[in-house]
Amino acid sequence: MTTAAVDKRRVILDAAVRVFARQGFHTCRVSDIADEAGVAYGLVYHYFSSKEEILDTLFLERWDVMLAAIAESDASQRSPRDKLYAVAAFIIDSYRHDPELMKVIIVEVTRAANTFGLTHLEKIREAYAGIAGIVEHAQADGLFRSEITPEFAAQAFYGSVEQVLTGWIFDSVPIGAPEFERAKTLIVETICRGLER
Amino acid sequence: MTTAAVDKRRVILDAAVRVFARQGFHTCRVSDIADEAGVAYGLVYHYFSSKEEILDTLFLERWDVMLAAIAESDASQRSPRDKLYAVAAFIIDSYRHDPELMKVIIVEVTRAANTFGLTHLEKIREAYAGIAGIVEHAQADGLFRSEITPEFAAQAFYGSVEQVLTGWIFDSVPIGAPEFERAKTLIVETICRGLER
DNA sequence: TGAAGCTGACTGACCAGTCAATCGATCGCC
DNA sequence: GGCGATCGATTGACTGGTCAGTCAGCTTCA
Repeated sequence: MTTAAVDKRRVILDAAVRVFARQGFHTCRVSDIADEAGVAYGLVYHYFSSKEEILDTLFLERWDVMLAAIAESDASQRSPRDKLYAVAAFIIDSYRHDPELMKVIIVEVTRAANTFGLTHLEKIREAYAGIAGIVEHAQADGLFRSEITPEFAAQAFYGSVEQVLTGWIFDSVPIGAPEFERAKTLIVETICRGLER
Repeated sequence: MTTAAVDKRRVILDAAVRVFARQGFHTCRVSDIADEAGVAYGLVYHYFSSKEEILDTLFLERWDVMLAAIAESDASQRSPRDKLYAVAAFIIDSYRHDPELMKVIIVEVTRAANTFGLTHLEKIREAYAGIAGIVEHAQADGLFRSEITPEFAAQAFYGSVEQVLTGWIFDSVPIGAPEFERAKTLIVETICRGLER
């Protein structure tokens, strides 16, 4: 685990992102990942105990950062609208920075949470809960109306963001910086107008 | 193909819904479907050319009805809000009527459109286009503001609905009639307030 | 010299799809 | 009204291919 030498574990993880994004988790072979990483088949099992553990690792690495971002946003002194903007921006920038990883997380994990263990489900719920928290605080401050439950608002918000990402993922239309910024604004604008008093 | 005799093709399709919902498309075996249907293994291949064709059939059967419902709603003389309410109501009632089928469609098809052929992608896009059409007409009539593109609004709307269904699918909390009605109202209320002038 | 990093051939299980054979309903014909 | 021909429906054992995960051994470096 030297710093100078290439960290093969990392190389395998990065290769797995590309392979999962290209072929899908179920359809790809472990040997595809090894080939993509330029590494012997067995080495994959030196670092990971199963194909699924690779996916788990990729998901958790990113998701935990997102949970922290949501919590940090809620803890800040910004307006609810700005807080939600920060969350949308984080997710959209994650896609912008590494679309393949986000594709894998959305398509293979977030939307297939039943086939895997319940660990992921719990993590995913934490994200909803975090967003719901933002809404709840806004309601307590009288800034959002209270007809709509926080849980519900969180689902609508997260669902909108994920659906927009899904559109980009599947439509294969190249997206530039202005579209990303525009998307952040539009989502927050639409949902917040619906939630604000 | 008598009326009195059981239509085995239908029996197989219905069994497949249960098996796909329970075990997932990738994880289940064709023999599981045959067993669930109380039918010999080979009969599945008498009616369907592959496991995937069964899933395709289930998806298209339902999705085409939905596309018709969206088109019909847009063609009506109702207000944009009522049109969108009708769409949300259709989807939510579909879930209410047959949650297992909707689970399969959402989890295995809608959200995994990359692994399968592009046929499904096209069908799914048709639904967005239909919803976008409703928004577009509303904008043309000056009822919705035009800052938000119809395509974008459609994604936000559909994404919200699907996310709410996903919550029900995975949370395994029993849902009653009032919750279904409430969900329809809340989604439409949230999104339309964001879109209306 | 020894331990961690690394290799890739091998195996055991699994399963989609095939197929040859049987069943049974319907029909034409005497 | 009985008899066999025909053909779709139905059966389930079998095959061929695939692949996750194993393991025995080699390499490298401290």
